[in-house]
Amino acid sequence: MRSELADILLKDSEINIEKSLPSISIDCVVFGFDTASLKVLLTKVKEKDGWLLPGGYLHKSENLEDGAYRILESRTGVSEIYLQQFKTFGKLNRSNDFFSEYDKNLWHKRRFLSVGYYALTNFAKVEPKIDYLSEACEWKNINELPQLLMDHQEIFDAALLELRKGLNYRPVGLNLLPEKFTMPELQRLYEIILDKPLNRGNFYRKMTKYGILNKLKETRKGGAHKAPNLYTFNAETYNEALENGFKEAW
Amino acid sequence: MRSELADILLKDSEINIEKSLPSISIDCVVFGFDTASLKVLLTKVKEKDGWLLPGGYLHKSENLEDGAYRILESRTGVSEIYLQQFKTFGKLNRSNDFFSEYDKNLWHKRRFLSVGYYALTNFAKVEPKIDYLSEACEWKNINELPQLLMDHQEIFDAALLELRKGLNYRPVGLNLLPEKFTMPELQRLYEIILDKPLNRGNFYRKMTKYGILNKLKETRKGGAHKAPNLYTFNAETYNEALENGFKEAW
DNA sequence: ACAAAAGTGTTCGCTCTACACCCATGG
DNA sequence: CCATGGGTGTAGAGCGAACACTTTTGT
Repeated sequence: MRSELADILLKDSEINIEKSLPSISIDCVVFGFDTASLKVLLTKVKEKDGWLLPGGYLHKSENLEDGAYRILESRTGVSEIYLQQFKTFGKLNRSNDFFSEYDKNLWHKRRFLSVGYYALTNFAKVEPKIDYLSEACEWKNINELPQLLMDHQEIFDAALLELRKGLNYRPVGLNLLPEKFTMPELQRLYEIILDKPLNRGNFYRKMTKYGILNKLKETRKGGAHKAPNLYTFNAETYNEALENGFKEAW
Repeated sequence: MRSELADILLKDSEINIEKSLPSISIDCVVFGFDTASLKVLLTKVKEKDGWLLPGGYLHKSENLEDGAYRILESRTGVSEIYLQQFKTFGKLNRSNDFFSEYDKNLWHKRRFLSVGYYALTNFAKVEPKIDYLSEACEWKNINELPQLLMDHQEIFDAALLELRKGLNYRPVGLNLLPEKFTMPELQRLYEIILDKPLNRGNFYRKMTKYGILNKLKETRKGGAHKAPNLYTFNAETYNEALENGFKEAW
């Protein structure tokens, strides 16, 4: 079949056969946050009617995790980011048929497992970039997702579940919120991720007790009301908590 | 280099090139339990000084999870088993050098990612089987592990951590304990996995409350003392709990 | 009789929840 | 003044830890 995409795929196929490890792909669920909502970065494939999570192939000469960071950075321009492997997807026909109308020797038509990573970022910092086979790369609200192709809905669902479970024993917020932020902003982040309201007083105490916050002497002036306190994350205790978690029973 | 193993590898190499997906391997951390201790199934590689987790390659025509079950069954003869994917390992040199002295075109010398699964079984039911490149397959106590080759110590550690964390929100015991078992036996299982003593009364209440146990009218006769009550797992609620977990905060 | 097992009660301390109250302060 | 933010108090529910008491029962 002759089309713009067909040509691109052929060329890309050669490059990947040379450079990438067969059978392995990486898909990234990039969650973005601003003051109002939680979104996910999706790409629209050329000549296809549907969207995909940004992904790519692992180079022969790079570590798995480095591959995930590279793919992520190539789409968002963001390198300092929280990235978490959550599951590997390996059903037989997960990506079959996808390029069925194109050249049968195509790299892309082979069988791939996909290692799923999720990332969290502030989408104000991100410049979504399309790649060779996409015609768009956009933030989509997680409550209004378009149709996802292949098994990417399943991958997304697993990532969201992991993200929410992770809130129980991992801190969240660094690189999502601005450097300096207020307690209501932090609470809003949690509420948006969990999609439910939280009690203010309890949230305040909980966060304070975790010991990951530095309270600054400054306040945020200029609002219509009382100037709220500003906080930063304490990089040391925050990272310590990321490593070791907040609690664990038994 | 000429050796028994070298010949085997060459032959196996051809088979795998034909039959298996490149770049992917599966390693299984098979935990075994009897009334006294927690062990893990290890294999001793021919002509090598050290042990490995049982593993294998994913066939081109099978689902990832099915591959894990197949590999597991080929080593243990056990098919009804709890199997849980926990992490995928993809460092660049994780399996390099391992067959360094053998033919450079060998399948086995390529780069592989390894998808880690852990399994739980009663090792009384298992008949460990050696495979083509191992000279032994044995249960080893987890507190006295021999030297593990490649990155298999790291894989094992990650599996044990996951297993222990899992006890907080997943039931354990089905297929590990005999069909009918007593409360002290169940408690012992938990204590061995967690490597610490638990309070009897609290344990009794906790397990009872989970609602995954059927209390039988029978007791275990023949012991030196009072005949303990026998229980079975309630397959329905047990599996329901496996799926959905016991709790989750927020 | 003895010892293990079974079942239950109780106390203490902690955490989470929900709600409420008070103060501060920018406009 | 008032809306928002900050901080604290507290009552109630629930749970886990620890311990202890009682009963059952096989040998």
